[in-house]
Amino acid sequence: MERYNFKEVEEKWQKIWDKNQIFKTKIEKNKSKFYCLEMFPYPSGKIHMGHVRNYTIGDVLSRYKILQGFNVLHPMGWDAFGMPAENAARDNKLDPKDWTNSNIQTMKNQLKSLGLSIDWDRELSTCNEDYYKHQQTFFLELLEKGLVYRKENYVNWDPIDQTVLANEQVIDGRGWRSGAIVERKKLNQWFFSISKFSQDLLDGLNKLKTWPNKVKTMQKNWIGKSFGCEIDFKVEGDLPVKKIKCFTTRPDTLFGFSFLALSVDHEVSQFYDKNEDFIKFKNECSKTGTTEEAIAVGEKIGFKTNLTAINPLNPNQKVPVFFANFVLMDYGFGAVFGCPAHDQRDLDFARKYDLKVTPVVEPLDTSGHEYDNNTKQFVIKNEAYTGPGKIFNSGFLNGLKVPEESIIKTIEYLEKNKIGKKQINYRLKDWGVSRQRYWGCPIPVAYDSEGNVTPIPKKDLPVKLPEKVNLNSKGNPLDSQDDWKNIIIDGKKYTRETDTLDTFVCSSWYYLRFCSPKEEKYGFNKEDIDYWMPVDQYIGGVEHAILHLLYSRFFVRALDFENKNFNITEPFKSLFTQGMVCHETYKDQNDNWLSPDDVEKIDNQFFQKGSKNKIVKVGPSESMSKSKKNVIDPEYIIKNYGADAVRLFILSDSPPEKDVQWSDQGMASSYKFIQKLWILHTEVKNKILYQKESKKDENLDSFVNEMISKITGNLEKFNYNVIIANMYETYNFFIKYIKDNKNIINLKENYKKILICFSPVVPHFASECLSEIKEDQNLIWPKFDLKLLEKEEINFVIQINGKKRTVLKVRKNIIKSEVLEIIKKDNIINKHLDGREINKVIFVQNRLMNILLNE
RNA sequence: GGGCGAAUGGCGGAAUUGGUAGACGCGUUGGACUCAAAAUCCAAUAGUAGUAAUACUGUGAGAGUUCGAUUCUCUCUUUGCCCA
Repeated sequence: MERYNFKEVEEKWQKIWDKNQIFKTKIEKNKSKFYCLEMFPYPSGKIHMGHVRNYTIGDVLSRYKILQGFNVLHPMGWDAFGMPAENAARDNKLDPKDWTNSNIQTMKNQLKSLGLSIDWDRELSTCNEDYYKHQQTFFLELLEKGLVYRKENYVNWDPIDQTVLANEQVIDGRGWRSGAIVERKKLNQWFFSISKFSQDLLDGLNKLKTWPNKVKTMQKNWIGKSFGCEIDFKVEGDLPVKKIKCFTTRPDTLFGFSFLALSVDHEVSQFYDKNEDFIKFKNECSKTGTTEEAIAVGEKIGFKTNLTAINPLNPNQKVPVFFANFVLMDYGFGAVFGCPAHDQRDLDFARKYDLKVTPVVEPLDTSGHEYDNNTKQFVIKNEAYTGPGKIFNSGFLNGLKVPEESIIKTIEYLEKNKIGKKQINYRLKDWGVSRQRYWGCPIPVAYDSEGNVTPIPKKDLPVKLPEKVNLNSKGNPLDSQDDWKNIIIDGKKYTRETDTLDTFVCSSWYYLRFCSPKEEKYGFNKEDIDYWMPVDQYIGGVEHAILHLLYSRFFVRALDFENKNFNITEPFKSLFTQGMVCHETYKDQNDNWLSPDDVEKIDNQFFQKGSKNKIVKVGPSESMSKSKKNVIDPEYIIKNYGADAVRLFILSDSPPEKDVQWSDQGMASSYKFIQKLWILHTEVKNKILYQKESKKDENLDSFVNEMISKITGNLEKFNYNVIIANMYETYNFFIKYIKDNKNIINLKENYKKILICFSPVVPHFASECLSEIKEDQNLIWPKFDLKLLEKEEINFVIQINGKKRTVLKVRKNIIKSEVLEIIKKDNIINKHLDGREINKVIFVQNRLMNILLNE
């Protein structure tokens, strides 16, 4: 028998799909649309298994929706700007553009070899001028709307590389490349006013019924709405400062007030800008990173001012005012009041500077807490108490329940006495989009000699990136491009902005561009957007749960702001986050990582290839990464096993939302399964084409009907691993069936249905088989008959005292008395009844009967 | 430290509304084919006892609700992710 030649078949069908433009999409108003989008890849060089998984999941869904008669949009593009290109180009003396484009070419071919149902006519690349020129237009529009602004802000500064680092490039407080201790430095940067939409972005989450709750919770926490109040503290001292405004979520702990802490950038700092000790202190603060974590973990240090603050609830209480490194200007008003008894950070600070610690919240449950031996009062030792309880030590607040009652009552009091007022605060900060990099979208503004901002006129867009720049210069290469930087607008000299946009900006609207990829006048046109948007199913990694998705949700709102572009508010109707692809990790005796290619398994022991004395240390399975060398190259796998087999395997072993373990054996068995399917196919085909038909078999109808219902249900629920199990079940049924049954009328029609059900997973194989039985035209997803799902004969369980004792084969809808008749003659049941009295009988129709005996 | 999730054979994992736990695959064992091996095919495979029929135990641990709990509730353990 002829073996299945996956190489020939897969190439053949990929060519046919390409040539006939099967997946090319147009607006068809009479059809329902389905926009299926996977997160587009960064063109890093080659595709990895994570891509294979992501795009296979999306492809299965797209192909299923096509067969269901939807007009499916399934595009692909490239998130092509970003640092790796700049670094790779610098290291290899290449142009980032060439490097990127050559990677795109490679990866596109690799994706094509997977047989994806992509409309490649809509391909886009964010580093192309015809993409980023629209982005520049958006930037200017947002600038006009007041949603873009410039301000000074702290960045992570690498003093050796003279460059700004992203948070993830700071590892243990040091630059990832240079190893230099990272500093906080102030730079003028561009910001998108995402915080203006905080409440709307929060409210919008409620509409996203088919997003994972996990992601919604993460976004909610990220936006971080908190309810508190602002309080004016009167201050005394030799400075012209009379009051300081603070934000707090715990006004109820005001009686535990022990100090006031200010950010070093607080306006009070102006009175200290000539004080050498303060300058030293400020420098010290700049050595802590900018992340919340760095601030939380780092040592808390302070600088005492000459001011004292007065407790608004207790004018007799006066406490010192400090500058402190853990207070940021971004939060509240850059000033917080310290209550060390009930905030760990404040407690650390108070212990260090020997400040008073007065507990004002008493836990309800006394166990596990410390009490003063003499006064029997609750005391704080080394741990702040942040739990619930009741207020004490607090005058008129005493006895209030924490937190429900105490916060509200305190705010009421403060408002009544005009000391403070209720305020809602969001953790979400404005989105800093400036990057001091070459390989990104240029920000379309310029500065005059006084530093005033002028937008580049829209007719002069795009602002193109200069070519052939020197990437070895320190800092941003664009800074040293004088011929590019200096321009003349309307006869006046200007200097261009040399920062480029964060690549998250590029990925915040690419899903809109896919709707109108060729539109020249604007980033998209209304007719296309109205038809295609929102994305019906978005699929990607959970690592983008916060930033990318939040930025995209913001971008739609920002573009819609004032000039109502959209009929939608949310870009992604449904979201699916797939798990990662993992593999065991290997190390040699010197703790160097080893690739799976360099390891072989002999008698359950791992050795370095070709040497039986070099034992390999096997580590835990972790997500595939180049640094740990535990990667499997998809190209190699596709070449050896074929695209269908890879698609089958990558879906088979785990539910798509969970991590999947790469397994060579699993991969091989998927390959074998396709070979077995082919053998089955040959036999079925011969029966269909060459044998005389005789009778119809209802058992076959019934099996196939049930299988269609199972597969359809599992597709709808993203239970793709169960679909693979369903395919194996189908195979097991058919291989037996074909041996036992010679001539059946309804074989062809049932087999065709099954092949269509298989086709989203193994499209090349299914297409080939369908064409062999001459059934490859006008395919539609098979329907199943609910009535046929109900079987005439059912399994009926008999339990005694809740334990299964026997299973009866009986006709459907049998009634209680009939079952009781039958089991009278049942040996096993009689043995267990043993003449004992029946107390009660529970009868569940078509399922079971539970007989309860008297003890 | 806080929030959210998870825990089922040797392994990955199935299991409408609470109603036959372990589908399907991998691995393992035995057998067929072969001079032999690979490949392929057939059979067995949660544990314990038994030749077997069958019985008892069993979904991280402990309790609870129920005729009946992998599924619902509470407590605990371990673990993952996110935030700090």
